[in-house]
Amino acid sequence: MSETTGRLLRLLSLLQARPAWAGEELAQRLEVTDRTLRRDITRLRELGYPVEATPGRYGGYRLVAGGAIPPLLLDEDEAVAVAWGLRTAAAWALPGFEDPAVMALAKIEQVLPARVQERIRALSDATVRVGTQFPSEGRLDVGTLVAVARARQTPERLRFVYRDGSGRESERHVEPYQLVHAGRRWYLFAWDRDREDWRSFRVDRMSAVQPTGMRFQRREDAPDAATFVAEGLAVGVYSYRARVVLHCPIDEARRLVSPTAAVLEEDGDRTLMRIGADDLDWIARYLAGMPVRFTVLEPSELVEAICDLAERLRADAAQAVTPAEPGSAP
Amino acid sequence: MSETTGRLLRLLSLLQARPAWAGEELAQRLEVTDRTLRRDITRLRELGYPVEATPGRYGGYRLVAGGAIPPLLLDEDEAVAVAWGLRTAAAWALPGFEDPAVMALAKIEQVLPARVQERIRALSDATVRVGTQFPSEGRLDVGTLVAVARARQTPERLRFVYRDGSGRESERHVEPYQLVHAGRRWYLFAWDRDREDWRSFRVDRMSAVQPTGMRFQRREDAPDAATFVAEGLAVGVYSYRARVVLHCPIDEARRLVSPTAAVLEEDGDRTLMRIGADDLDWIARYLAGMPVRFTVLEPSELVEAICDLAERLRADAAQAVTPAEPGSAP
DNA sequence: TCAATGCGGACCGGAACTGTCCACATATCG
DNA sequence: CGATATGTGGACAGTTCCGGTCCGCATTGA
Repeated sequence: MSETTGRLLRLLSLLQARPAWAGEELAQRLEVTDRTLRRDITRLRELGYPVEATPGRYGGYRLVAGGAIPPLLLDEDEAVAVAWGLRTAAAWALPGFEDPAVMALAKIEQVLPARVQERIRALSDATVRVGTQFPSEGRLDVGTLVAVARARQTPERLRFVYRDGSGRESERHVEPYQLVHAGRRWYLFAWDRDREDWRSFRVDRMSAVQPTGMRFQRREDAPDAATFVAEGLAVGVYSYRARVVLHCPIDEARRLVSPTAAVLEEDGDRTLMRIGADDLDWIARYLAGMPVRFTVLEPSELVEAICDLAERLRADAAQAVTPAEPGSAP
Repeated sequence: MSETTGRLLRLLSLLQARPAWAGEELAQRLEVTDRTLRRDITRLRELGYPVEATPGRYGGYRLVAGGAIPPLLLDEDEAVAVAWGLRTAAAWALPGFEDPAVMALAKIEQVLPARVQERIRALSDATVRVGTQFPSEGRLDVGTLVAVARARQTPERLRFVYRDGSGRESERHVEPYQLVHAGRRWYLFAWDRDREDWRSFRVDRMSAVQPTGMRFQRREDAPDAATFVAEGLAVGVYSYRARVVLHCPIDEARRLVSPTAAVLEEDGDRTLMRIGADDLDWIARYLAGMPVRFTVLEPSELVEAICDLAERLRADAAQAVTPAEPGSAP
């Protein structure tokens, strides 16, 4: 049953696995005659997936760009690579693509076998954090983010434990309305069932997230999520906000600085960078890691943090085994 | 024609877009009766995609993990996010997943409209390099990597311009056999048609890559690619190799250091790190960016590089506008 | 207990699919 | 130029499948 659909998917999979195929080879793989293969090709085209054919010697079929985006048929390892990449994208919160990344991640993680999900989690725990270089304080659990995104899409009520600014934990039961990404962090805008009011939650402070399976009707009178969250944030997202002039043109700065890490502005042939963090030492290390000279405008504490870092580096360097000969580490 | 196949794909797409659906809603969206919907669900199950159904109030269908990985149906933005993530994964060369990442990237970039590819290229130019923090010398063009991967898969002859170690450029015409990832770099192992011999090429030194469209028969007597490349590398992949003791347990080090950037070994409650680069200053900056103390074992030039960096930081800090008041940058 | 929800058998008419046969168009190679 | 390899698509016939309709059953939650 459903022979042809399965075959079309297999055909699509073959066309994706290799850029070009001879018709006869495809027909053999699919165990149909060449005539049927041609009909299948036509069907794919009718579905909006452009297959280009070239006649003559070295001719054949290839799936090309242009029409609808065809279903991606991935094997397990490829799926792991995709999921890992998306986790990175979501954690970096690639500007303009926060949402698609999380959506795509929800799609793919929903269907991957549990043991594969384990592998992904292990991998991304090991690597994502390095890439982002966020201060360790606000580590985002991408699994939580995906769980929240899915609940909001069903839509389905959610239970979780929330740790507020002062470290107190409370259990919450909410109806999720919207995920908002602001200032390098993710927020959930939701209706709190117990408090009977709208609330926003920092996703990195949520834990033990449990979808309840209970669907709900979205309220008509929901305020605008972005506005609501923005108001809550108005006062200080970060403990420190720094302004630094980088001694390089803005183009070079763009290549060095992740758009999610800081805001850049042109300043003649130099670049003004605004960066926020809860930890001045983190900013100092960030600056030290860049291959450009700079000038701190504010805050003055940052100057101290940089001096401290320089001192620390000098001390570490001084400690080096001077003969520089191997034969140490046991 | 092919009514049912298209409908099955749409159904799959719906099931991916939202975790749970009521049968009636699905039937309405697909414009069929509920009986036909049930038949479609059965068809999906027969194709190996497990759809779970729960009866009763709040029941419905959901696509679950377990069977084959279903075709991923992405919209354009999601595809961009996926492609961006994969580029990151390929450039980082996530250990064990270098190949799947490049394969998946080839699959998806093959079918994305040109303007979307432009967006991806712009995005990843801006961000990937930051994440990797590679020395600027060896910047890998992921587009080149994908082009090579596809040619090797067809398999199809390839023309490109190669810049060798001494900077000389030459045009090459090769039959690509294998991509090998070693020491943070990608190599192409191929048969050089003009020189009539096996060669390996560093992908970051290839440019103007052009698939010729001419397919070829793989030779039987091809040597093992990994071995061949490894031999070529035996002498110095990097100009400098450093050994540094990090003053933290290996677990913490693992979270701080990308597995592709350096090799870590336990050393009591500390960690021995081996790291290679063509630029000592890059290593110095890498160390400065980490929130741990360290001791350099070798080379002694690295100690100097760190002192230089510390001096530079101090100088930059000293240059700061001392009153630390805004109102500068025009 | 009732309502909402999913399940699947039976039937039937119409539509779709496949293989076969065939004439044709378009490249590449010698 | 001709031979060969490759893709194109019409026509036909037999078979299969598909979708709608109707119906009774099973499971879940309020």
